[in-house]
Amino acid sequence: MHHFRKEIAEAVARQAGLEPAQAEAALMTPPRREMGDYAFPCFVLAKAMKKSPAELAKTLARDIGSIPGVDRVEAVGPYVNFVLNDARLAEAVLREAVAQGARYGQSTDGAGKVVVIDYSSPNIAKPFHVGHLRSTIIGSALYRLFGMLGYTAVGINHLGDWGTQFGKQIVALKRWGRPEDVHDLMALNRLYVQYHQEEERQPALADEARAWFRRQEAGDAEALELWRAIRETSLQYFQRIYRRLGVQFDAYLGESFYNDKMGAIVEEAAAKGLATRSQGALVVDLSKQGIDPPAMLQKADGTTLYITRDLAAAKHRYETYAFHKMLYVVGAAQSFHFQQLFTVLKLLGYGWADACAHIPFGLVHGMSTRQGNVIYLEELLDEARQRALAYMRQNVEKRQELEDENAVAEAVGIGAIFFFDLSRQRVKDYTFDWDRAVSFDGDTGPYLMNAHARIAGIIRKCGIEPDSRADVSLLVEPEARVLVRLVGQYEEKLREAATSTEPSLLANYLLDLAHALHASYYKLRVKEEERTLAQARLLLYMVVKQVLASGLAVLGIPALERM
RNA sequence: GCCCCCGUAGCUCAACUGGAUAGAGCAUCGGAUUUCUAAUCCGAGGGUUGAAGGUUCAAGUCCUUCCGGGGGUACCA
Repeated sequence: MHHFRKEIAEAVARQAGLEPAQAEAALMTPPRREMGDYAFPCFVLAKAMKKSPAELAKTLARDIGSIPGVDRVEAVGPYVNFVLNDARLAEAVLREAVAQGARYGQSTDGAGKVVVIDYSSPNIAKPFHVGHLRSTIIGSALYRLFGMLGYTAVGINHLGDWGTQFGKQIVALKRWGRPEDVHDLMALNRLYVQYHQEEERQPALADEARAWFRRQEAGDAEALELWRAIRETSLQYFQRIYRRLGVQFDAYLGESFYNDKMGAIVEEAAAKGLATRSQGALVVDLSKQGIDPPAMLQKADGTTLYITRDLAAAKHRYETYAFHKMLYVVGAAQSFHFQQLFTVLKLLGYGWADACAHIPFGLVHGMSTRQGNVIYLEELLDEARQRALAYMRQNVEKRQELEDENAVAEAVGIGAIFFFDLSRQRVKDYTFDWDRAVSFDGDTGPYLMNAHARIAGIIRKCGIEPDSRADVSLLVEPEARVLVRLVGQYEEKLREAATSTEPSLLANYLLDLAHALHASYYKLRVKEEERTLAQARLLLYMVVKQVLASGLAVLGIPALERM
């Protein structure tokens, strides 16, 4: 696909006296299929040449000559439209997809470059709730997406395992808990919630909590022992969740890991004349950079903050990975924190500060139940699986074909939840809604999974064996032409999704592909069709299945053979 | 107060990063299954893109102001 675009761009450039890159950048896709595959708008060029765009389009179309793989070049108003030759296109796209197999869509844009992605990063001692899911889902999708572009992706789980919240947790445990509660995450969470309720009535508890955290940072044995136990309980719980979600990390490097590295960064800031005392705290004034309040490195009691640990972490990561990019997949609520973080890094003189980026995402509203409790991720997954199972019971014949209906229901549930989150733009807030998040009809994860499973059904039951030498020039119906073009766009879609760090672009592309597949399904049959035509269609379907499987894998959604 | 994000069909969202007649799903209504999975498909209705200015050959997209919603704003993360 890219090859044809390049040919057209070069021809346009030659005829119009432009650089090929300029011409290629200007090439667009016409709004409707009938208009062709590519269009060149003549406005800019016409202005420079003091001619009317329509007139220029006409002469351009007339004089451009023949372009390999292009059937027709025609001027329509101020646009020059290019129509590709179906047979040549199908030949090029399908042969490449077949030859590359599961690697189809991968590129080498990022060869030799490391991209560090910080995602999920939950706070210890708090159960995973629906709000934590976004960073995990979006971050892991970006992780796999950059992998497809040839980057060496490094996924880091920056656990929130250090900080004042541990003081609070310890106070709650000491005052209202039983000793064995340190091993029970739900008990720990109840205590944590109770702490916040009590703190409203007794503000002095906050001082007590800060005192515990101070002891912890000072290396007090009891504080550290409790901290270790709480951390272990949480970690086991998180790992169970990640296994269920199919999410992986290259490193679990929590905030505590930087405990012995923060002194150095604080001293460095002082040595470079950045850190000053203010109201007892150690801060970096950023007012010259238009940022107020200042970044606080140390509280008045000498303990560290979130940003201190993030500074130490950023430096350590650069020293370890020499990254080309570092992405923080963290909620939009923390934009200000990252603004401060990146500015301080720059003031410290680190050129790689510009390689760091906050990848924000919108809030999830309404994830509380009526009782005011948050919805835990496991509840959500269980509910999704149950609903999927209920749905499956409606179709008895299909259900009988399944080996393990619980496994299918689990996969469908996860697919629904992941897609629900990934199909919308990152920055938009959304309101959590059971019926929408766990829906199986229309533009949903299961819709994509269904397209994949249907093709699997065709391959199983069509009665012929696939043949990679099939005559794909027989794929002349509008439905087939749409599918071929979509398959040809896969690599470019991956690139767009990665460079704009926006998995929803891939999600929506896969929807287009699944729509096109479903629309073809009733029209382009394989079984009991004439042999050569059946072979061509089967090959097309296999390639579509391959792209669906690949794209779904990037999004973290299982692709099933039967569902 | 100041700063950031969002505002598109009744609802949830798209729109190739400034291009041709703003598209999907849900919901509503009408149709399709002797035929490879109906978790599907085909069709219908539904819009002053929050408002007003501005830039441009061209604005849902960029700029300004206002309105509405959300978030942030020194010892939490």
